[in-house]
Amino acid sequence: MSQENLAYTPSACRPVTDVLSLIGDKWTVLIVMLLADGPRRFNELKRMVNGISQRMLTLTLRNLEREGLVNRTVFPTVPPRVEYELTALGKSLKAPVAALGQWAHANQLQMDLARLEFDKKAAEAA
Amino acid sequence: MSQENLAYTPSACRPVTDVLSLIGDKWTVLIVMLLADGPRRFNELKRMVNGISQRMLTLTLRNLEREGLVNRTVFPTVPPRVEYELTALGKSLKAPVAALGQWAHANQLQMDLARLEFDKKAAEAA
DNA sequence: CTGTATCCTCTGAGATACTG
DNA sequence: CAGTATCTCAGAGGATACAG
Repeated sequence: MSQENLAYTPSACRPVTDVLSLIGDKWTVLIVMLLADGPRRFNELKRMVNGISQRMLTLTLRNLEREGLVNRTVFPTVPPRVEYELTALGKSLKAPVAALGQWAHANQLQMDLARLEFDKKAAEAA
Repeated sequence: MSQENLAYTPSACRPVTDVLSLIGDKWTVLIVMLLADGPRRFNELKRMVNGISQRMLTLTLRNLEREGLVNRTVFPTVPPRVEYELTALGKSLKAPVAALGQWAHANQLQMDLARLEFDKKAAEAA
């Protein structure tokens, strides 16, 4: 990416902003990481992600499918069976997300301490 | 925000969601990238980020400061002058974010096409 | 089992006005 | 200049019920 100041206005930074608004929601990254191990069925995912509502799982999956990150396969059996799996594009997202994960893991403690310190000072000021 | 309610949280995944809830908002990444070049004053940032409100810039900067990614320095002059700059921790975030940015840039077209295709089929079905 | 359809709540975020 | 204080609104996300 360019280092020029003007390059980072919202319009010029649209790709990054777009991607962040895609994966920056509450569940998307979690689903992508779960699918990284292989195809999963709808309720299988629902059980794995404790706390997600049926609605949000559907919406998250639909959105990923829409962006071409996930393939949805319906098996016309009774009862119906639907499998979700990452596309090649979806799999390629694993690397940068993992990089972010490593950063997060490595610096979590520092951020926790900074937050405690900040809140402590804020409390003292009040 | 914490994700303590997750039943299944692979080690590579939990920190990511945490960090995404930090940087996944509308302006944070933009500000971090702007500060990557060096310290900036409040209104300087405001001018650079076209479209941000005073309130959101304040909130974004406060949050970054709270997490230890940004240092805030007040110069007791008249008129007041406040400079923001990345901490070492903040600077270390540049690399993984840039990785994500490169991925976004590299795959934007694919995602656009996938979206068009998806919407086209949805329209046909309706 | 895999979804849709509603309804409802709460938060993110813009606009505006005021202050040291 | 660098913020705070309110007000407001749209949309994200949860709960629940229904459907193929």
